[in-house]
Amino acid sequence: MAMASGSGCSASSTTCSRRPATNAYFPLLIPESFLHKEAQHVEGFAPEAAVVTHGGGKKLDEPLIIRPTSETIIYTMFAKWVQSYRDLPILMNQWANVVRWEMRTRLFLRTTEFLWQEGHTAHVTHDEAEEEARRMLGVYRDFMEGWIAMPVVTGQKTDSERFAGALRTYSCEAMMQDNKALQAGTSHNLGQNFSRAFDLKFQSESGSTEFAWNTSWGVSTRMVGGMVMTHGDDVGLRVPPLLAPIELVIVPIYRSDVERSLVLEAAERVRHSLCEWDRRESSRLRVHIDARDGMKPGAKYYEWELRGIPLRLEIGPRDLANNQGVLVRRDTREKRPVSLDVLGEDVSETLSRMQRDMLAVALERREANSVRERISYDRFRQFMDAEGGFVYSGWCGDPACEAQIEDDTKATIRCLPDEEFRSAEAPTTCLRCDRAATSEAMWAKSY
RNA sequence: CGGGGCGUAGCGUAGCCCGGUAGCGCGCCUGCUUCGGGAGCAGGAGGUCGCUGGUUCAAAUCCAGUCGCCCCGACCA
Repeated sequence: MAMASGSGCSASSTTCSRRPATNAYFPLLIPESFLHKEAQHVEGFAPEAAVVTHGGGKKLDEPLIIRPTSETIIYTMFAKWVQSYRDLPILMNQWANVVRWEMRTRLFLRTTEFLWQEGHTAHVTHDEAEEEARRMLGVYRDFMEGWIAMPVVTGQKTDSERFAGALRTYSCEAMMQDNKALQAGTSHNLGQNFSRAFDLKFQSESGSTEFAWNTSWGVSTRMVGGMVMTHGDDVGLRVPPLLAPIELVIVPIYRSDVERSLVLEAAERVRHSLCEWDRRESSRLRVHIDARDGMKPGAKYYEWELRGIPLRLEIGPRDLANNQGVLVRRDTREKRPVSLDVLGEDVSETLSRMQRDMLAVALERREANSVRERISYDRFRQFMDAEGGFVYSGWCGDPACEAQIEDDTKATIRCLPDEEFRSAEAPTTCLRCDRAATSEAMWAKSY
């Protein structure tokens, strides 16, 4: 999860010439008054704030909030650091634990404390901030699709789902195997809301005093839950190769002590040659030999499958006689004999193929459970009540209509999808009220 | 905060109605045989039955209180 440092170029980014974000760390405890400076922000986060009221055995003059997010403390500092347009843009990233006292928790998806990455930037113009917010959404998308093999729909949030204090919120929405949507990452154009609240001003090239334009963006350990619920099957986890701590596990098979030493010796040779194999720049294949004694090979197979390790190589006496092993893919459970001589290339290619296949399978499943044709409201209600999925339809833009649909079905507008996800023919009327559609919306039940 | 449910060995549980020797599976230890899809046999270790009080000759079991956890709803990355 190292994509936020800004060192890479997003496939969907518009520029690559920007400075990467600086990694930083800001305090956990935030004076309560900071939170109150931006009206929308405090309204959104006050109900879920964990508050420190006592310290050193005494009641504090001013309570401290355990950060639910760090806009307020970071922009307080930005305001001190920025005087001139020459100080901008300023781009910072931090990994931090945050606390949000939600009424209900859900393992990985909504925990009281969670680890995340949050980025905060300040810019000279609205357009530059907008570009940054969009660019980071693309970086997140690239990571989710390229690494987690979890396809996402990107788009803009409606007012009702917008981040507290933001001008616009964009999100990545993934479909889990129960057809519910998971908001896997967000990026916000904060406009000048926070810069006005925190007096984050600069002198422009022409000499005038201006408020800066901010963005913030984040992804969390929720992505771990996304990976589990995107790829897991009845056998256990399926971890995409790029994320797997072990890419290939060698399971030796033997009876006698003599066989054992022969097989383990061969396994070690294979491991050594695979670790020499340059698969990615400055990265080696991650190989483990499961030499545990007193555990039968079958038991080891089940265990590594449960843990989702992408590839297993079985090596036994019969294989050694032929200078081969049996390679098994976790995703398809396909088994085939492989020559031990040319293993590096084979394993490397197989892992790459698995990474692509896992994304393709997930994408296919998402599309198979998406409705893009015109749908009546009655049929929509049935659909959300039964199998569920993503429904693309017109929306009149009226929040009341959006709220009514949620009341009726529990489904919400996950986003107003970006162009590439929209229907070939733009919907003309609203899903519920038949008024003219002002935009296309993607509806789903969500976590 | 409402509505359900559950606390018994490291983990999962039976027993509770109908009070009387705490049992099973997994895991763990020792030995032998095994080992190409979750090993078999033999022996063994491990329990203040969440906690407090009450009823009783006797409480895991009945009663009261209390603490903790899980699920469903309202809130949300």
